[in-house]
Amino acid sequence: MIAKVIVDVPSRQTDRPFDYEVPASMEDWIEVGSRVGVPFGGRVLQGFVTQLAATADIDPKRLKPISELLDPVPPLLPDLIHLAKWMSDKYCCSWTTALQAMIPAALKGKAERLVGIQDEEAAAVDLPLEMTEWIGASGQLVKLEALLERFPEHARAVKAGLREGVLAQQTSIRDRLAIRKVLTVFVPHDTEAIRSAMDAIPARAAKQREVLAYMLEHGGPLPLQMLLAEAGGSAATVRSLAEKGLLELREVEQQRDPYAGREFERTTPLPLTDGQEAVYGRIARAVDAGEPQTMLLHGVTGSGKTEVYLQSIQFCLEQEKQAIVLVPEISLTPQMVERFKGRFGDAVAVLHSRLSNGERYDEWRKIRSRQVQVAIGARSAIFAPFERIGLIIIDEEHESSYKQEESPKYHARDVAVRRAKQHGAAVVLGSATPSLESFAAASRPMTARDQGREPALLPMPDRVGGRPLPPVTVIDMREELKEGNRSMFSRLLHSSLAERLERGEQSVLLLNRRGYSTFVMCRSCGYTAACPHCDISLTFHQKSRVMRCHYCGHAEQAPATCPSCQSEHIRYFGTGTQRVEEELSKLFPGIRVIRMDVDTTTEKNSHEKLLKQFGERKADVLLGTQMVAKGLDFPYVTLVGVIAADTSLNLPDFRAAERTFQLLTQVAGRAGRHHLPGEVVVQTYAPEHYAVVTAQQHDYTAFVSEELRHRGAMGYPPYCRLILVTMSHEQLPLLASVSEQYASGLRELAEHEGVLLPLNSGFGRALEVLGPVASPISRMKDRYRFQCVIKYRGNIDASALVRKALGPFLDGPPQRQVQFSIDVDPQVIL
DNA sequence: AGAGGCTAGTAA
DNA sequence: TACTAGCCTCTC
Repeated sequence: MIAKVIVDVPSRQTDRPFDYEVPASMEDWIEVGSRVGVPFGGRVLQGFVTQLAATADIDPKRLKPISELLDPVPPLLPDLIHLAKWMSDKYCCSWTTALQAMIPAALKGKAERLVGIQDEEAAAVDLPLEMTEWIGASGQLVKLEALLERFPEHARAVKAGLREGVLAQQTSIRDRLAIRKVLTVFVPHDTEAIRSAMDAIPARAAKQREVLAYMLEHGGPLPLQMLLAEAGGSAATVRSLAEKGLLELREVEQQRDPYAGREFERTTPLPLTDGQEAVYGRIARAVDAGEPQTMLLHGVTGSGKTEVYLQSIQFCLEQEKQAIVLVPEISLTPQMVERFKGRFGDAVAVLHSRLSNGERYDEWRKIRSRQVQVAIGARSAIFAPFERIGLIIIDEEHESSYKQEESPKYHARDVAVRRAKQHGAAVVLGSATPSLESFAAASRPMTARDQGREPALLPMPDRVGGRPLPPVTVIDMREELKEGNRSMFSRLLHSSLAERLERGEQSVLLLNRRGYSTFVMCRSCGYTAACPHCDISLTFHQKSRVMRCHYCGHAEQAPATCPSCQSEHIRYFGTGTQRVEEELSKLFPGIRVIRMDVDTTTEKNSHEKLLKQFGERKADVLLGTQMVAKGLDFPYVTLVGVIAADTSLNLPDFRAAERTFQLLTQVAGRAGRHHLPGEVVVQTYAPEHYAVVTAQQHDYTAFVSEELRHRGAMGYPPYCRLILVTMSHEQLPLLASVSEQYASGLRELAEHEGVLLPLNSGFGRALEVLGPVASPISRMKDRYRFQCVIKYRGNIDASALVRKALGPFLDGPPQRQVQFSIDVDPQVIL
């Protein structure tokens, strides 16, 4: 039998399966998805089996056998192997890069080289005595690295020894962590015999009798520590019982459960409103049909989407299928986890970034071993190794965090749709402010082929309990200034805050941080501190008084005088939130503020801690950046203030208006979610902008139709799709010429396909190549950056074209090569 | 990616 | 003439 294996080398030349012989001993164990160690170019590497075949594609004499099978159960399933291939094609990454994204870090094994003494006589002659002693008798193996570290002066002798066969080398893949084992006590099967033996235990060993009685009563296995805690006695008591054969003591794999010991109050399905009921019915029919389909659940904030999710999942489980729930990392809060654990108990695995590698691995194994039927997690949970998925839910589907910024640069929403296709599963995209792409896809008019198809757009326009959406007041800050208010708070926001303080209610203040920066500038000459390696200004950190570059990590002390003009008028502008905080305590002495931004949430769990404090009403104001807008639900919040709504409008990003609308709508949804009515104050310099106006009126439809008009006119998604190709090199002239060649090569290929047409040409298929131009960050880590944007529409495999055009630039001395980075469906192109 | 083999340049 | 620092090439 032949296995085709993708080896763990992320380079273009090795991005294809290699053939290996499956040793007879492994034949019954190797499957598509198995993780194996294979010899590859003089070393052993980890790889995944992508296919099994009867015959090899190469001369069988050149075949090597698989050297080890790394897991008894394949960590990946065939559907994931194929999904990875699809990702590699679509997102222009290597197959192995896509595979790596699917497995927990713990399974990213690395080869370990072990050496031992092969020929003892020769070793005695050729190697220093202390070394042979250190290694030990033949048959013993030591790590090569450790050996070289211990005897650096004898590196040559070791190398020679390996060559001459005095030392033997063996490589093997080592996982990143061990499975935790726990000593566990078992009751042997023949309980009758034990009962009678128990009577024979002498009275002086009362403790033994007690322990044994406890175990008999308990019946099942019990971890040793737990038994001792509950029945008393010592480890010795149990050990002597084990020696008599009355109990068994074995090591058992222990799964860490990050939620162990936490009680989740069981909840039962709540009665659904008519609106919820209709949506639930639609989803249930889709799950039942077992055919892939994607639906967009457009529900206003507070419309009870989560309850619909829960009951849909319940239905899915009743069909003996599994469900995946994706949520943005930031909203994967204890509040959210509680709702799922409360409804489904131990049937839920939770995957989030706060887990340690070990914990994450254990949660993952619960999925793989069918212990759980529901996986909830951030982006990468879309790869949960379920075998029969019935439903995939993507909550807050418009969130940009579903797009991974590093390779593989996948979008979880698109991967979900693809995976659902493989499983015949339903995909539910949920949002109060759907992305324009999803909205356009869901509201696509039905064609003849869709006859009898159910609608893809599921609206839930009403809040549960009929609570109204909070009134939003828009304040024109230009007017405030005209009337002499130079503070960052409008008079209305100021008085509203004062009111909440008086009434003991809470407020949320959002500072739209985009556009605000934390830089160092000289007020005499206009000098700003910039990174010497990147084309970007340095960020100032007040605490350490250090200026740091976000892109390359360069750091330097903030200067006391201007390095350019020696003036002392150099100013440090702290984060926007810091300035607001200072202003707040000036205006309202004694006010309790919790500030949430990158500075205060770097520590582990700090995010949750701060929210918990706020939830316990230990502060009057929660002040923060975008992160305060997401999914929070605090009953005493009755005021939401947005300090500057338009800083994100001015960015030269085609999604600027969409982001602003989403942010304003989401944050407005934070107010008055319970019995106390809420109020929202939005301050802006652009009160007439449609994103602000429509958000004020809670009118998504109006926003979308206006925004669609703009997108259409400018040629942006959803009217086309984008690919961003960024090229970088130290030498500007070389980069300029290569990027120009690349663009024209790509145009040629498109021309050849007959699709190189302007987007507004009216043809079904069209593709434009824009650029190359300098990237918005024109230099990073001492490398200049150019970019091309590819816009296309219709049935074109643009990824394939983009990859094909790379061909001529792949060979040549690697050092001199221009680096290409390809981002398919980029979130930001600026 | 990285080990092994190759070329060419260097110290003896 | 021996040796080694860089640089392709190939990996089932």
